[in-house]
Amino acid sequence: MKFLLQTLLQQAVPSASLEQIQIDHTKDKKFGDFSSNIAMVLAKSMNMPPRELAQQIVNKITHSSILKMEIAGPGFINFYIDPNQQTAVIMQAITQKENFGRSNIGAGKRVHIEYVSANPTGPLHVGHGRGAAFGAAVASLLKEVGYDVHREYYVNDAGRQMHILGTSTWLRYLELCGEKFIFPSNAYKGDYVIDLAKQALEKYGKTLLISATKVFENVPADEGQENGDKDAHIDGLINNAKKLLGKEKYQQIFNVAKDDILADIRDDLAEFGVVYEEWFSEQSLVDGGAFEIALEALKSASSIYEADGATWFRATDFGDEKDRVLIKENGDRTYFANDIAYHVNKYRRGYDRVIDILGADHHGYVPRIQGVLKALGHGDKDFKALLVQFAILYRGDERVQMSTRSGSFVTLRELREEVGNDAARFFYVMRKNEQHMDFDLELAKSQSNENPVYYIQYAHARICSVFRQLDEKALQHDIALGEKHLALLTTQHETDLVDQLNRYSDIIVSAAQSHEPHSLAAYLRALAASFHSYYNAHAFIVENLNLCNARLNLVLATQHALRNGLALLGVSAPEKM
RNA sequence: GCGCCCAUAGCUCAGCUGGAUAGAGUACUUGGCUUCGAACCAAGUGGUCGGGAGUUCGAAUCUCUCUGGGCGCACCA
Repeated sequence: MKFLLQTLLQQAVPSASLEQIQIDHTKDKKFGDFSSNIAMVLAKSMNMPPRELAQQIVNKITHSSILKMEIAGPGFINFYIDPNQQTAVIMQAITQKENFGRSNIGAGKRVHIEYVSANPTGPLHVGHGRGAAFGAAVASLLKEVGYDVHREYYVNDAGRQMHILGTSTWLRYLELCGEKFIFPSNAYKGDYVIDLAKQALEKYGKTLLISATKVFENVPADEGQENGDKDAHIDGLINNAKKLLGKEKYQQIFNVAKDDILADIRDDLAEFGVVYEEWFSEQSLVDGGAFEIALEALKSASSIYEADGATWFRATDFGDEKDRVLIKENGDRTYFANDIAYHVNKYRRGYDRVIDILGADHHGYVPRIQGVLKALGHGDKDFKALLVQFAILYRGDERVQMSTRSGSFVTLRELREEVGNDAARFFYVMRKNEQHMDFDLELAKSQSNENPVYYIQYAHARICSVFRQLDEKALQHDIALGEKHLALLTTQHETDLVDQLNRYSDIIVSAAQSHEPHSLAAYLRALAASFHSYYNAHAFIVENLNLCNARLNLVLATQHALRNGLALLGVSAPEKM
C-alpha cells in the first residue's frame, strides 16, 4: 500500500526523487491511514507554497483504493485507504509462513560480523551478554534480508593476558600441592582459576610441581611491597614458569586453562542461542605470518616508521589522536598489530562488509583500525564498528562492580539460570545499543514478569490456544473460505491489527539496515498489544463460518509474524505458558 | 585537560535522515473473568523533552554553550 502511494505520488510529481517522497504510516484515523509530507519537502526544493503544491498533487491522483484525500497542515496530505485493500498481507503472512518478511535486499553481498570476542581468561559475565544478544540479533536480521552472513568469534589466545591466566592457574595448582606464598595482586583471582588448577592436578598429577622458593626466585616485588610493581612481578613469574617448566609442561598448564575456558564460553553462548560459523584463533594468525604481510602492505603505503626502537603506524594521518606502536622496543608485537593482521585477513577473505561489535570501552580503538583500513585502500564505508554500551548493574539500589581480574562479577550463566534465556535475550536487545542500560539484577530475578517478552509470548500462546479450541470443538480452519471473506474484517481492532502486520516487512528491513534490533522488539510488543486488544474485544470462533474463517486467517497471520520476529531475536515462541 | 556516548512522565525507555496534539511499559486510581487462557483488556492521573542561545515557516531531533552522568586517552589486551 505504501508502495502504491509512492508510485502515485511519483506520477503526480515526476521531478520528485524517491527520497523526497516521505510517507508516514500512521494508525491515527484523524490523520488518515497514511500521511505524507511530500508537499512540504518538495515545496522547498521547487520553491513554491506547500499548500498550493499539495493541492496540485491531490488533483492529479485518483485510485480506487483511496477513499478520500485531504490537505492538512501546511503541506500534509492525508490518505484514507479502503481497509479491504490492505488485507492482502494476511494471506501473504499465512502462505509464506517461515519466510514472511524475508527479502533479498542484501543478495550477493557477503557480510562478516564479529561479536563478543572476549578474552578466554574467565567465564562470560553479564556485560558480555549484551554484545552476544545484540550481535546475534543483528546477524539474524541481516540474514533475513538476504545477506550472506559469516559470524565469527575472535579468540585472543596469543596475548599476555593468556599467560597471566596460565601462570595464575599454575600458582593455584602449586597451592593445591601444599606450597605457601602470597598470591600475586595482578593474577586472576576468581574461584574458577582454582577449578582449573584442580583439573590440571587431576590430569597431570604432581608432575608440574616446583617449590615456591624457586618459582619466586629473582622475581621483582609485588605491589604493596617496597618498590613493588604488579606488572613486573607477574611478568617475572610468567618467565620463571616458562623457564622452570620447560616448553612442553608450560604448554600443558596453559592449555588446560585456555581450552577449558574456551569450551565453557562456547557452551555458554550455544545455550544462549548465540552461534558462530567460525572461532578464529589469534595464534593461527601469528603462526601464519599474517602480520608480516600486512606490515609490508602498510610499508608500501608509507604508513610505517621507526622511532625510539619501536615500529609505528601513522594513525594521525587518518584522524587518530596519536600514532600507534605495532612492534615494541622489546620486539614483542602489540595487540593492535595482530588485530591489523586480523582485519586485513577479513578483507582478503572477500567480504563486502565488515562489522565489529565492540564494548563501548573500546571506542577509542575504532579510529586506528579505520585508519589502517583506509591506508590499505579499503575505504571506511564498508567497515562498521558498532558500540554496545555497558549494562550498569544494580542489586536493588546498590551498584555492582564488575571485574574479571578480581573475580567479582555475575556470570552470564548465572543470569540465564535465574531469568531464563528468553527473558535475557529480549531484555538485552530491547534497548538501543548506544543507550546506557540500567540492569537491576534483583528486579530481573524476582519480577521477571515485567519483561515484555512474556507479553509477546503470551499473545503467541493464546493464538495456539485458539486453534486448540478449534480442534476440541471438532471444527476446522478453512483458509480458502477465510480468504474469500477478508472484507468482513472491518472493526477497528481488525484494521489496527492488519496495519501492524503491514508494517512487519518494513520493520525487518529498517532494523537490519540500521543495525537496530530494538525497533523489532518494540514492534513485536505493539503487534502483541493489537492482538490482545482484538482478543478481548471479539470472539474468533463464531457461528458465522465466513466471518470465523476470515478472523482465523488474521489470527494465523499474526501468529506467523510473532513467531518469525521472536526467532530473529533469539526468543522462543512457546505454544503454552 | 582532550575525545566518544548519554540526559524525554515518579521509575525504565521509544521517538528513523527537522514536521501535525511528544509516545509505550511500569507505578498509581477505577472498571472488566458463567464467555477462544485475566501473564490479558478498557479508562484516567502524570511532561517547560537537563538549562540557555542560535539556524527557519516549524526543533525532542541540527549548531554553539553551560550543567550533570558513563567511558576512553599505554611500547595493556
